Amino acid sequence: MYCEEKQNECKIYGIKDFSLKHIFECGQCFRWKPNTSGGYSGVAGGRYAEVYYEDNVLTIKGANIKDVNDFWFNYFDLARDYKSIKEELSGMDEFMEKAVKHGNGIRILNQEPFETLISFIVSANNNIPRISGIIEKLCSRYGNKIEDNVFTFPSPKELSNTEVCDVSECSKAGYRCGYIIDSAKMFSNKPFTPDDFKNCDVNEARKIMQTYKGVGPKVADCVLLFSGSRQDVFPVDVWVKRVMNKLYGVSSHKEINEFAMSYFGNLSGFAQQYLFYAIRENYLEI
DNA sequence: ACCCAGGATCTAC
DNA sequence: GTAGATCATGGG
Repeated sequence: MYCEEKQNECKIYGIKDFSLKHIFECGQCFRWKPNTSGGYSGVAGGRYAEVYYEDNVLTIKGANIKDVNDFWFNYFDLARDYKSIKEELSGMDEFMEKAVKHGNGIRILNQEPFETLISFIVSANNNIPRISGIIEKLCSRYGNKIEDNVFTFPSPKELSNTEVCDVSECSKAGYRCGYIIDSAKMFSNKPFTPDDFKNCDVNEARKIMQTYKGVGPKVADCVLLFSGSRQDVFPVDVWVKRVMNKLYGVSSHKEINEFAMSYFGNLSGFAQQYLFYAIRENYLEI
């Protein structure tokens, strides 16, 4: 794998197990949209970019080598060996084999902790199109303009210095607005990084994450997983509950989590994402 | 009018 | 610790 820069774009060669559609449409992020050139456009890490993938080459327009080294390489989780992860999960049973086959280009993004936290607070009891809409409204109201009609995700301070009624009026996030502001203030006072959760017990990590307002068991697992903090978690939403019930006969939230941890182990997070993407696209025929 | 969406919180037992 | 009501909002 090597990177080449020219005219404000970078090409990264030799990337396999990679699909922009799988990555951006498997429900882990909310700010990437298909563009008219066959790629995706979005904002992450305070950077606007257009990305394309073809013949094992990832092209990032709007980035230089430094951006790739400082941010994009880690964001796309390019150091991880997904081939061996997929092989191990595929070998477990026929359902996982199908799910992995369908989402073969999925990568778990290493997203910014604060953005992940707020985004998944918004996600509670909500649907994906509406979550994206609310997040875009928060960005255009409180973030910084970096292109025409393109805004960064607001910083913890920018989202702290707000009023519930203003957040509600601009974003239509409803009863979640109080949670958003409260968690923004808490993060602003004491931010977390993925490293903070690397070496503790997984249930301790979950417990700490749930001290944020609006963060329960499911959102906690999402924030840990999608911010690159932990991979041995298993977010259980209505879709995952459905698929786990059908495939493995486990029903309660606790039962599902215990089964997932013992069955998928350290690959729980990856397994969950393959399953979620497959069931969402009605690929498992259940 | 009713149900649902990548659920969490609060209350009551 | 666990079941039930409640929480805005918009689409089907």
